[in-house]
Amino acid sequence: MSQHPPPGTPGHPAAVPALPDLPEATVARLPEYLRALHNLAEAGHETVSSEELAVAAGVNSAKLRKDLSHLGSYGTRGVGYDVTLLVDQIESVLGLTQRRSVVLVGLGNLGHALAGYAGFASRGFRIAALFDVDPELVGQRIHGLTVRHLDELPQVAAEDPISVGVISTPAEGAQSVADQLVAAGVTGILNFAPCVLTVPAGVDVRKVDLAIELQILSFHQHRKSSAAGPAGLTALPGGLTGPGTHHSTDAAEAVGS
Amino acid sequence: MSQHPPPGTPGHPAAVPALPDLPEATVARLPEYLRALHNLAEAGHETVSSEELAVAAGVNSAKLRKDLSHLGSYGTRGVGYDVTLLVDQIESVLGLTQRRSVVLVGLGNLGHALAGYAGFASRGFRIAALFDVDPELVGQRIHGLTVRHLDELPQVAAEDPISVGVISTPAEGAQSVADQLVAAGVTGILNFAPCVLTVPAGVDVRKVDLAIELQILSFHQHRKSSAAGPAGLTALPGGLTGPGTHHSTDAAEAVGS
DNA sequence: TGTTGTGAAGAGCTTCACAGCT
DNA sequence: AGCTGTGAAGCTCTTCACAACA
Repeated sequence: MSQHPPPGTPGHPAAVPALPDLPEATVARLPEYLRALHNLAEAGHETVSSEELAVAAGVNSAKLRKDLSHLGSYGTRGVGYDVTLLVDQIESVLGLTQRRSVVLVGLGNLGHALAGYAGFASRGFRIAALFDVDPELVGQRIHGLTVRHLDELPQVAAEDPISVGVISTPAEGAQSVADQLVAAGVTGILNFAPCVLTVPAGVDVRKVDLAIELQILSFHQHRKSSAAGPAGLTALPGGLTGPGTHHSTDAAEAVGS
Repeated sequence: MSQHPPPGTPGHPAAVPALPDLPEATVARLPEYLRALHNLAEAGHETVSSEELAVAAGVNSAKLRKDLSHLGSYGTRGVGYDVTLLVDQIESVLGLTQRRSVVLVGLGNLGHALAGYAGFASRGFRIAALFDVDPELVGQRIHGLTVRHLDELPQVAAEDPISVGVISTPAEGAQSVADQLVAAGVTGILNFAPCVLTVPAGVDVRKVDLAIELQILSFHQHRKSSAAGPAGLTALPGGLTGPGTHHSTDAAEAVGS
């Protein structure tokens, strides 16, 4: 894999430091591995096999091994992976070794909750500022930070480069906020507003949408109830311990954690 | 997902009512189309072409047409799609024509915000109950609903079948909550807790994790800054309101080099 | 003419199964 | 023996390009 599809561009000077050009699907799973590894480290494990780590991260072991092989792999055959070494490696690839500044725009219901979310501050991220445009909110202190007016965004960005902008405004204002973030030099956006954002190439947008998730679940519910039909509903198979359980939705192993 | 439970079975008797067996990727996009269609309907459009709708939903038109073709397709060549007809069709496929009950477990920071999220109540979903185990929270009224103790879940589920359970507890409690939801007959779970859930086959779990999204964005930031290297940062192309900009993630595009 | 619906090609991801190392 | 790393096969999703049609 990773057969460099030689595009038109001239060859790199080689001697690449560590930019393995990971598949997007792999990138999306690394954070999950990282969390599992941290849990294992806390529990005192020094090494872990691909099978154990795969279970802890909720994937199958072949996939996990292939994912890790993409980043140069630090496993030992017959033994497994060194937990702390792997943690360092993944953190380095994800760019978590440097502290990244996050700004949050929109402090309604959801934004307020996000501002206080612990997982935010942990793992290399730091909330640099909170913004809103509502005069009622500007000036308020939320979880130790004062809400500033969005107009101050350029100054804040100038002082301290912003790595990621989180948008938790209503849908109507979201595109405008995105434009302002981009203008301030932000190239990573996490959008909680229920709308599509248009941004220039080079800017990354990821989206989290509660309503969409619910509707996807609704589809599966609907299908289950329609499809079940006559065959006595299969209820819940008591012990379908088989490791080969075709993840009907998700595996079903009784791992005691 | 439970594609074909009996793999070796002979051909179906056909005569399927309306279970087109959609690709998962398509299902995940239907809610986005639905939202765009609602906006178009409000704006007075009666028909829409695949190109227009694709732009509004942030996908390309070929993908959109293929997606819609999977559900039997209700377009007219040379004209486009009838907006209201398509809305009805998608809502029917997603199972949104019947009202679905949602329960929310865990009313900390995030759960509190979710309870008040408007998009929740809209579009066929109804919050049937709020649960927690913290004595400080049980009994409180939040956004018009009283928080009940999680022990009451079985009763509530008996009265009114629960379609989806939303978990917004800390990671430690999440698996136990999931087990209780499953025991109460819930077969769709939306998990906001940062952990892997193990559930029996037949139960659908979807996950939303802020920290993971941030880490994925971090990776792309890291890559951009490493890869960019010397070339004076290309700053931002002036007009960002341009309609052209497709979705992000892909930087290196018009790099004149 | 304008736009949908779709076969076919292409790209990406997952799974298998085993060679190779400890 | 045990476990990782990986070529190859298989599957899913995306994109292309055009025939079919109003």
